[in-house]
Amino acid sequence: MLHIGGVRTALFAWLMAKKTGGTFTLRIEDTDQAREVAGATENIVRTLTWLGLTPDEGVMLSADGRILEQGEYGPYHQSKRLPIYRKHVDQLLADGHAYHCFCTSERLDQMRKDQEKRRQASMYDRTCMDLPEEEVSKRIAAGEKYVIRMKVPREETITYEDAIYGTLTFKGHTIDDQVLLKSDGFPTYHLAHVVDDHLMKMDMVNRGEEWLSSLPKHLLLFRFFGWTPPRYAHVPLLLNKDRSKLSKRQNDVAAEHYKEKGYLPEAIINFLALLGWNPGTTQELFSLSELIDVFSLEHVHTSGAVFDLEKLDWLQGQWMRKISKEDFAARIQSLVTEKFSAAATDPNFAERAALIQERITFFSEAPDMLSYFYETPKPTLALLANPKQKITEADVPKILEILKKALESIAENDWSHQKIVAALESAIVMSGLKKGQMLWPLRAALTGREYSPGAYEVAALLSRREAIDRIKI
RNA sequence: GGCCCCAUCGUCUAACGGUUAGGACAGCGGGUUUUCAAUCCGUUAACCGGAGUUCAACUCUCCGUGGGGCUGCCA
Repeated sequence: MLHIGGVRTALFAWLMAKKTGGTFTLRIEDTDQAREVAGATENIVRTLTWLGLTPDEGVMLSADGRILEQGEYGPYHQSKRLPIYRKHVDQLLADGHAYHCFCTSERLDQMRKDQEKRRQASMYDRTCMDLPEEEVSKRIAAGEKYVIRMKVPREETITYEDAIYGTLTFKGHTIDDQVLLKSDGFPTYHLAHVVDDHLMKMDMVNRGEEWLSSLPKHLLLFRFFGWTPPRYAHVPLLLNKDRSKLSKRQNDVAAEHYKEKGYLPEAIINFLALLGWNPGTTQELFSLSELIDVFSLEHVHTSGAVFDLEKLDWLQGQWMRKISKEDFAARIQSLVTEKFSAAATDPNFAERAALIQERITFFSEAPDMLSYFYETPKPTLALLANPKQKITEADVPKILEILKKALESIAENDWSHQKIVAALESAIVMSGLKKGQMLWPLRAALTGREYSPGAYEVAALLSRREAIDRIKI
């Protein structure tokens, strides 16, 4: 599953890559065997691609829609890079920057409990740091499980200039001896990130703010290896309504669900871009390519942003209306056809579709919104008589009679929006009734609905015969 | 508990020492209109608190307070 917060981070990273002529790489960080989910990679790649955030390197979709790896620094699944991590961790060991740790999780748990009791910071107590080499080899040979931890220099202060947060300072003695290699031979994120980003020549890393506190560990690792660290840009968190980190519990965080609900990629991208970033102008609508031009890390906030869907819905409407008439019709035709087969060969489909475009929020609403073009509505007398329009039920038969006459006065060949308007307007004048008193019943009779596109428009897109037939109760 | 980060309308945000604190979404009111939608206009609503620096602080500094993140052989 691709987390919506992950999409936001990916968007910023993608934009930075495009802006600077760089490469956007998709690497799969599958180093936790316990959390492996079948199909996750495919879902991530497909969702990103659907949003337009296509990777330039790493895991991506081929022209025929298959998942493949491309790029000269592969493999791009961390689970396939185990020997690489092993080799690098051995170097750290040799250089005295790391050590074997045989502590069991039970002992570690106890240690943390004790530390908590004493109100101390929870950190590894370095029991295994200075084990003699012979003992280490003996215990390994005996098959004892171990992890490898980094040896943090505790006397120094680490400072870094984050591209978004600015100057950050960490005191060495507060940094834990992080596990780098787990007992199953897999690396932790920390080791894998440093090794891979160096080997894959990453010069810019965009990631969530939750990584800020492990930044000094990464900086230290780059130094241990003698490498130059990338430029880090930590992105502020997306928040629940109660301002805690965006979670499944309080929000729908699966990006694919937004696709399933019918949101346009344009709307999602636009919405996400505006969370934690601003253009410095009052412009609100941005396409992905416009974002490439105007996006800049200087305009990214440092505080978290509440994930509030109200604006997404507004953006959805805006982007729905931006679709060209032709595209809009093309995109809903199959949907409508599923419910009304006649829509497949409907010569008026494009015009009918145009009627609902500015009223629709999701494509999925289209079949229902166009139903009266494909099946005869069954309006009730109560619907035709609208108190707001000052029409009583007793008025209805008389009004329908006038409407029918007016429509019948139009010749078959003349059946058009313009002629319908002309015929009805004069009928309205002649009758002495108000516009609404005539047009509400007309529209209701034609559509069977409380609300719909206008009476004239609907009538014009119905045949003369059909329209006249519907003027009854 | 420890470390780190953050703090402007309900929400997303502008302001980079001098503004009647601006915009957007939502809300409310109205115009347009045959309904709904769309659209247009108007409107309610915010600088967390306290010191300090300065002629002048939303803006700079410090201290509070509040919120968040991390504190895993998760990422």
